[in-house]
Amino acid sequence: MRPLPEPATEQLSLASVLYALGDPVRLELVSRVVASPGMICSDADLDVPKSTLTNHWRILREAGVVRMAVDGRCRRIWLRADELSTQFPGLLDVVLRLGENESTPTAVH
Amino acid sequence: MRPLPEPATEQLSLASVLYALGDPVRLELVSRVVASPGMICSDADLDVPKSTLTNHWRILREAGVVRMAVDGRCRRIWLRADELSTQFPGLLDVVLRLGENESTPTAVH
DNA sequence: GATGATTGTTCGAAAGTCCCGAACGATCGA
DNA sequence: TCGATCGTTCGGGACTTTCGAACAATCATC
Repeated sequence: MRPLPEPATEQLSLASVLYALGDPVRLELVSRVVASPGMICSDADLDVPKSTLTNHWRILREAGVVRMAVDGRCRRIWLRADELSTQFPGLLDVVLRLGENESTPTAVH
Repeated sequence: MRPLPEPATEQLSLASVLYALGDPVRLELVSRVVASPGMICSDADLDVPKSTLTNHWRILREAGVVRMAVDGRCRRIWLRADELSTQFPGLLDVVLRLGENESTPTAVH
């Protein structure tokens, strides 16, 4: 499973991580990958065009929020939980906890 | 001191707040307004053009992060700390704590 | 009041970013 | 080999960001 490029732990910037999380679709994607570690992109199952989804995953990956690896046709995705809590202790926990309360307007099916 | 328009507490969205905080300049502005409640815009003293600064303050205000009020020629600014911790308990505390550790590349003087 | 200095907004142009459909490439199963 | 599936790339249109120049509002002083 070839991994896709991602920033090293020390390079993660708070502003980039907050920016990546500052979008309703991406917040929802993060919630789902927390619930389903190793999920594939299309498991997200949101009412968002494919190419837009690719872009959202890329932003999350380049900010260091998620890790992606090629697995056959698919991309498997994990939250970089350990690295994030090393660099930004408490941040993800708070955001995920608060994210649970928010509506998920883009959910579909 | 006429207040400038701002969203009501119940209307604050997590994504908008995170988006507003997801910029190095705005993170720095928030740090400074925490350190100096009631500061005026130009007290920020960053190496950023005036019109750009206006825009950053506007984004913070429209996301509900700060409150602004006209005071003579100036705009006084406060963090909406109580309202933010009502809607998003823990969020600001974490972000501000982490923000302290980050470099402040845009500081000047 | 006039004048000048100070504070911040508005405007417009240039550059950049985001969204999304269409076409494509890679992989898998039959 | 064929068709289906998964995701990327490309290109355009729309939107956003940045920033200088001009402007509006206020204040302090004469």
